[in-house]
Amino acid sequence: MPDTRPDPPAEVEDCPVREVLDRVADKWSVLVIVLLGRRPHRFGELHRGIEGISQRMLTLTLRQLERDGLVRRTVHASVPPRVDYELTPLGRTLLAPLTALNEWAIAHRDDIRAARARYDRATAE
Amino acid sequence: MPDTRPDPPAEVEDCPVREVLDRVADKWSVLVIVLLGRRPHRFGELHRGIEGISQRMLTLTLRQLERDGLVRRTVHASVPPRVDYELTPLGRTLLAPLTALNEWAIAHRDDIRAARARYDRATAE
DNA sequence: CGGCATCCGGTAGGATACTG
DNA sequence: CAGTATCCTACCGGATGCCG
Repeated sequence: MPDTRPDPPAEVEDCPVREVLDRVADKWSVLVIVLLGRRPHRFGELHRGIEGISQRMLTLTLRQLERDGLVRRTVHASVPPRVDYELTPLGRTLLAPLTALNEWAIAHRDDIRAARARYDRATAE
Repeated sequence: MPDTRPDPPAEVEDCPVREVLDRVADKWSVLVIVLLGRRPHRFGELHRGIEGISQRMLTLTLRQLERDGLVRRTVHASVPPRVDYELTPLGRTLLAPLTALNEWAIAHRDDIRAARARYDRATAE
């Protein structure tokens, strides 16, 4: 007999998980993590490596990721100053699911583009 | 000999992938897809099932997902009107990577909360 | 070079009211 | 019930300028 209770009782995410998903669901976080997954990067490298991100947003994103324990920030006291960013062990565990997502995106982008074109054609009357 | 070229030549995502990720990286899309992954839902069910979403955003999210070919919308001509939403086959293929992400969030939320507390304590001096 | 502070416009998105 | 339409605000995020 199927479960006929009105709904899965709760509201999908009872907020602790939402905190995490909100971070992951961020536009820039994913890109930063993927890049750092290859190797450590300097600030400027990330800035150049992620098309369209502003200096401000890169800084904010890195701070968030550092706060969440996903990224480690290392300052080298030199002139000119040098700051390296790398994934923590925790950050590296996130890499697998993110990579899966990225590969899905690559594998299905044509399907999606086609679906959009179809939808737009249909709704334009 | 290791690859010493300045960077992985491009900018991570040359924009087609970004289109896809932007959709997936949306706060509400993920929740809608996860819910629809269990079974088809009516509009009102989704509205009640996703805590905090406004009617407006639910509508917009569903339209986007429909446009991307991830969700199918079925209108039953009855009184009162009834509209069902369900994942398309394409949408169902997205379920696996999203579930992986969700499980990661659950598995590591304590780590993240701890990291945040540590960071906040350290930065508050 | 790698930031932070400030300003500021655009827009994402909530609240509310109305419709088929 | 399942939306549209309108309004209105918060804050996201870009541009600029200064500092260690």
